[in-house]
Amino acid sequence: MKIHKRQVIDVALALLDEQGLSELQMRAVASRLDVQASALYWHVRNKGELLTLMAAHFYNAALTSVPDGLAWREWLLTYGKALRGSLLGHRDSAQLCAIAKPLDEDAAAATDILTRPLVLAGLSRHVALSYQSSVISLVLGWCIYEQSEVLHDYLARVIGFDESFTTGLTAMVTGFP
Amino acid sequence: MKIHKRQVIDVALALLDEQGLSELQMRAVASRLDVQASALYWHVRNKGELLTLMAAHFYNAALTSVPDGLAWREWLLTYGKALRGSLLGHRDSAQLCAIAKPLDEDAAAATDILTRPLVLAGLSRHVALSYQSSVISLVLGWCIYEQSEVLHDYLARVIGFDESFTTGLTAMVTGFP
DNA sequence: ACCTGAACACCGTTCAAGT
DNA sequence: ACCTGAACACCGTTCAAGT
Repeated sequence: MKIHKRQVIDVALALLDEQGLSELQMRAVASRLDVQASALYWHVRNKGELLTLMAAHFYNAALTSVPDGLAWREWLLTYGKALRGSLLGHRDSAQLCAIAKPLDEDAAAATDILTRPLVLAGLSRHVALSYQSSVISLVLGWCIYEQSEVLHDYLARVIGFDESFTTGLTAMVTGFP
Repeated sequence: MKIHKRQVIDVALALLDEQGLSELQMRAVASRLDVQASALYWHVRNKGELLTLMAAHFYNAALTSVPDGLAWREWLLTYGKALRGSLLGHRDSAQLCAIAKPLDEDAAAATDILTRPLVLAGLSRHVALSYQSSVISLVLGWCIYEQSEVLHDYLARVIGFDESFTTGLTAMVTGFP
């Protein structure tokens, strides 16, 4: 039975949600596709590339969900919340993003797409990339803790995740010069 | 030859710096101590605990380096920079923190130590923990990207790491209500 | 108490061979 | 072009046995 690259990614994402990152094995992905593990290597260079593609999925989902035409502070707020939402939509996604190497496709092109809305809203490329980096970093770091099995329950009790995240993100974005 | 838990951690940290996280294997750590890999399991429950202890080392180094008596905004700024400095002092340290589970010692006690300086500076425990979480998240996320082999060179060219990080951290801390 | 030596289970990856 | 089947190297971990 023929399988496609897209299916490999989708099955891997489903497996991640159900079993977590530690149980995301090539054999497990293959088994869900009724295929041998070695078959995956026709579609994907190695496990690292699969993780990269999965991470790209999280980033893309956030980016495309933000509407056009926002002022840059609004855009950064909306994007930050969207990225957190995208990550929290899957299990262990932030850890995955932390260990996945970014796509080796031209980094310049990637950051170009990422900063375009901000540049259109009037920021210079340099400032846009700088602000964007801070927002993404905050979200990634935050979700790593929020998704941590050990910390989650305790932190959820003493701080409200939603409320505290919004406070931090808002502080940063309104604090930008 | 007898070895001690501290040596295991120190050797692991040295190995991390030289070879990176992917080459941090129990056998490699043991070999440096002229000991069999199985001997490590007398001192450490498993590799996960070793990673946890290494991560705790990074967090502790930052915390103890911040002087007493600062106003809370100053404290957060100093701590944020210190934590980034501590992480950048070792290779792949942010990735390590992202995958290491926190110490299973009482989470309440741990956050207590972390927020004490802020509480002494006049913040409520709730607000202190909330702000602290945002700062730590920003630093962790930031260092993950800064230490990424693939991204580092490109990002270093288009943004200044030091300058952009300071911008983001300062914006957040001054933006806190 | 602390370490050795050998073993086990598991996992990513390769590759010749099939269709 | 795309998959199978078998194999290999490697790694975390266990455990009886030593001292």
